[in-house]
Amino acid sequence: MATSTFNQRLLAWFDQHGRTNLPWQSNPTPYRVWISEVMLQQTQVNTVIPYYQRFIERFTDIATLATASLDEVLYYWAGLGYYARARHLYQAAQQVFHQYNGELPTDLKQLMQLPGIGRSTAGAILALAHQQRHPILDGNVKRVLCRYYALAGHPSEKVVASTLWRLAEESMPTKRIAAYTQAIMDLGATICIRRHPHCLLCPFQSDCLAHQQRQEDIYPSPPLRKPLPVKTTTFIMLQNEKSGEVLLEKRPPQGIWGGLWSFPECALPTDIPHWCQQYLQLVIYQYHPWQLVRHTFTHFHLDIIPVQVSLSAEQCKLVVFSNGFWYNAVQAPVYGLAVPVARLLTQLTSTGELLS
DNA sequence: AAGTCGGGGTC
DNA sequence: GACCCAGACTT
Repeated sequence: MATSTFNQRLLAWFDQHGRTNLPWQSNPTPYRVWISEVMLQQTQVNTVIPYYQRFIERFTDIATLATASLDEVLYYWAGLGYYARARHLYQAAQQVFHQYNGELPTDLKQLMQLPGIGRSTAGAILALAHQQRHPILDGNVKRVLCRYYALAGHPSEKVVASTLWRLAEESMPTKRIAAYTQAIMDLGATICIRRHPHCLLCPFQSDCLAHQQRQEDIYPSPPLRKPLPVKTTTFIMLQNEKSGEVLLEKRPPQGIWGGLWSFPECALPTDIPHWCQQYLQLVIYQYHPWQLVRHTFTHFHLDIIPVQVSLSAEQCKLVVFSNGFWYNAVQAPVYGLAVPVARLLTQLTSTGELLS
């Protein structure tokens, strides 16, 4: 079917059934669209909404974000995952603040130079905030196009990806770009959903190739997946038995939970006495392993053995630990904590859980 | 082209 | 449990 009919039919559907209450849809400034697009990378709308509202309230504009601390930005991001997004966002804000006078570029290539902004996110910012005619290619658009054209192969394959970008370009209307951009995402999010799509409500039900074949569920093709490897670690939960404070250390910027605060780690619980001797110059006689916690990432399982070590106030005074601080549950600082760390801290500092 | 980077929703 | 989600970046 002609692309003009494709996008007109989609826009007509959008006017009747599109979403209009998402927080970033009101007052869609480039900054607000940018924050929402980055938060929405690999993250579902309902998860993002409360984070977006807190973030925008605290960091109202680029200048506010650029002049805050990375620790505070990570604090507002903690729990959302993919923390490189927050670091990139922060770097980009500073770059825009200093190089572009606090205004996001309105040129696609300049936008894509900024850390954390790829082609799709750049296109979304320009289309949604500036009515510029650029395609996006997120998971929703990929799904809609793969089904509409019965496009086989996984979107990560180079041929499939380039075909999808071409189709995304050809599908765009010449007017109402912002509405169209939102419309194709809304269709993917509410009708053309991953499993059991609502084809009877779809504006394309008469010409979608996948639907004609009754094979909506096989598009897009899933990638080949290997079983996830299992890694293990031991969280050393050093606690001041008098004040309840717990020693945390900052994680390196690269790697898992980059820039967040976590417990010191060692390989096995039995390593703890030696670890305490080596790094804290403390002699430890006993420690208390908790039940194993499995935390699953995209590419591996992490089996965590949390081990509680109670220290006297006198011992704590002797501890010299660079890149660390004593976490106090009552006066918790504005630093980002990895989710399992936050959970364990809650257990550790709530009454009645001193030994378990 | 493959691997790295989270946490939660959903079935 | 397994799979996926408004992807980008590194190797």
